[in-house]
Amino acid sequence: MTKPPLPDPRRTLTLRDVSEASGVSEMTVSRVLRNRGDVSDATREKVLLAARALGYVPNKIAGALASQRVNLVGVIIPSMSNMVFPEVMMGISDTLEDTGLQPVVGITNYSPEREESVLYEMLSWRPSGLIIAGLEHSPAASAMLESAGIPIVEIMDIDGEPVDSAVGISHRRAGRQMAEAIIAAGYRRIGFLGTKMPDDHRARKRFEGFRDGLARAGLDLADEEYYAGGSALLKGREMTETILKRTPDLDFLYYSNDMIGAGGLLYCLASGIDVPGRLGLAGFNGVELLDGLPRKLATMDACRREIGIRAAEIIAGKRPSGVIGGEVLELFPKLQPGDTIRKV
Amino acid sequence: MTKPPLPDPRRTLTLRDVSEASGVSEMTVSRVLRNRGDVSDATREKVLLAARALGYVPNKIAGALASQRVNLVGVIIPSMSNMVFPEVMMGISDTLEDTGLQPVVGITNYSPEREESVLYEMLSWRPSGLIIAGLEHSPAASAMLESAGIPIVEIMDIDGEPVDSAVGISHRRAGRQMAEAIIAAGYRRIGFLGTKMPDDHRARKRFEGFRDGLARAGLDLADEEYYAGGSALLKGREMTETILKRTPDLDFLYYSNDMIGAGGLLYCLASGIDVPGRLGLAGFNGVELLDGLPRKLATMDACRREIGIRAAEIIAGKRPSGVIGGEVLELFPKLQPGDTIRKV
DNA sequence: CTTGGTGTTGTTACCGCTAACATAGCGCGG
DNA sequence: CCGCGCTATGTTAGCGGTAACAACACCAAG
Repeated sequence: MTKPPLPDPRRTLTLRDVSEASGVSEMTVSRVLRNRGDVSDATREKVLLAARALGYVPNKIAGALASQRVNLVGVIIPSMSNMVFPEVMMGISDTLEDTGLQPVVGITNYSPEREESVLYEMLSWRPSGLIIAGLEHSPAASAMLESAGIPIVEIMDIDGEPVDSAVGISHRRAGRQMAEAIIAAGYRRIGFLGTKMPDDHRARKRFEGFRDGLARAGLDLADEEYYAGGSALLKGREMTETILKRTPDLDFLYYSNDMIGAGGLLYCLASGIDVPGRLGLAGFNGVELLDGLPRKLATMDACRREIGIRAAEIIAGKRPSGVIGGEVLELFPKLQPGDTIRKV
Repeated sequence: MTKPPLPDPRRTLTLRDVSEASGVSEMTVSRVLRNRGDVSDATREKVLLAARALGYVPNKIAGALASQRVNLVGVIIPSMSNMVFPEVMMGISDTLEDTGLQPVVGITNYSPEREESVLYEMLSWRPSGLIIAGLEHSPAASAMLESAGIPIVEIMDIDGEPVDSAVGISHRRAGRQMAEAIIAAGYRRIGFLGTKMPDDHRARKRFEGFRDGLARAGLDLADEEYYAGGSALLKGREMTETILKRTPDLDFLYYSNDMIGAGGLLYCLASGIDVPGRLGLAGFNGVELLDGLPRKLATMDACRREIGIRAAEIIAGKRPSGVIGGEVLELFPKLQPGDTIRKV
């Protein structure tokens, strides 16, 4: 019998401990700690004092179970390794800051299987909302999303059919717009440099839009080069060298992201290639990180931060319109010509 | 009376639903879904079928409350905006992957108050372990950490007294080592460029170690320049220009991080300054991101990924030694001289 | 025909908290 | 002095699972 009277000092505290220490019922302690319901100032004071003295930390697990309310928002994104998703995250957490909601992140590494399992794991915590990158999901994942019974916001992309709400840009259009700008500037022998990632649907759509834009002007890609993994800046250098060696008469290089584009730009500058006269360059994303480059790379801002903000607003029920769900919010990236496309 | 017989079809499912659908008790369903205890193959099959057909997702909140076990690991870091913490995160999540443990991230923005509230929030979910950046915490935060009753790993830094375990490098020593290398290479008029962040204790310790290293050789900093916010690459350019204008005879610039160092390097190259002959440069972190620069910046690898891996191993109880807690694991960054320090 | 495993399934009592309702105390008008 | 309407506090009954133990077949050995 080591149990009965003296409570184990290292056992984690419960409401009952605070209740006993302050001489009121557990319910009253609960009310004080949540600022809910009427409690007299004297009691409140007493309870807070006791709670602080004991170092009591509420158990949200029990609270959530009892109240059927969880202040968690699931965020499922493919990666953290380039700056794009961290920036979305910052938009989300800044917006959620004053709502009492807390983001919980899951990373899929662009794998549909991992997406499925991360999603399952998340839903089992019964979050009060979910933000997930992309519109493409496995059938099982789609089924879970549909029957989750909570607000879902699919972000980054709007070229497709969302389960519930969506916030993003049209990557197809973005690719097409860039193609148009390049053609308008007089470039004709155009090369593409990108990643080998079959599951990066946004990059794929951008690429499709880009080719489509070229096709409308009767053009096609003159050459292509792909990579996977490694330091993007370095890969950009190497790929640029490779593609230019192979097809020396290229007069424009379109990169699937700014980081490899920056590598390419540095290579061209070091090799004394006339940019944008002899060769034009463009990337995608508008990463602020690169503002310090000797020359500003042409790019398109993907509205990352704003996507995060809007998505979080939808989850938090902060959208001005009284819309409940099924809202599709399209953002419009603007072309930033920088110094690497000829002025027309 | 809209309640009694027909169950609301949109209500979220519980064990009971699966139990009724498969004709066994809730307990047996629970056993099947967790692969625990003996269940006959026939029953298992039946239950899994029913669960899948219904699209049942277990409620971990209830499960955690009942079993007093939570498969969550809290991770508290100051920021996501440069690449250092994302890289630590990747080490953590890769290591946790096959342990059934799931990381939950909280961001403090280098604010002790936010750290305190994020920590409180995390602990209220009763995670089974906690990884937190730095050894410096507010008294309240320290108290929470000490009485949390779970394994705690403080990461990045080991210059101080950990609450429980710690994994990191000595930033003081790192700063000193860099100073020694610079002096050994014959530089004497040394400038420092860094951030204005009183709460970035690692940067501060590096700086102190650096000055200490200089002092031992009878030297002191010839000039200093600080910034806050903005694109690091760009700031690096600007600060470098400023400090060189103000103190033209500087022969070495030590940057508190690689990103501003890279900006400085690009500035020097563009201005035709002889690097490393007339002016030497060094940063800190060893960010792979920058491998594509025209010249390799001298730096010190902060072992970010490995810190994440080791910390996660401690939490997961995977450390080879049978140590239970209170382990301090020091990692040793190595100097990468690159191309921006004169060879001796 | 017991007895005693062995393997499978069910029962009961919580886990720590909160919603909803019950109750107690008190000032005040009639 | 009663009863009304307050406000401040307590009581009860779960939330949806799981630990621990009980119960039940079933069969081999004694």
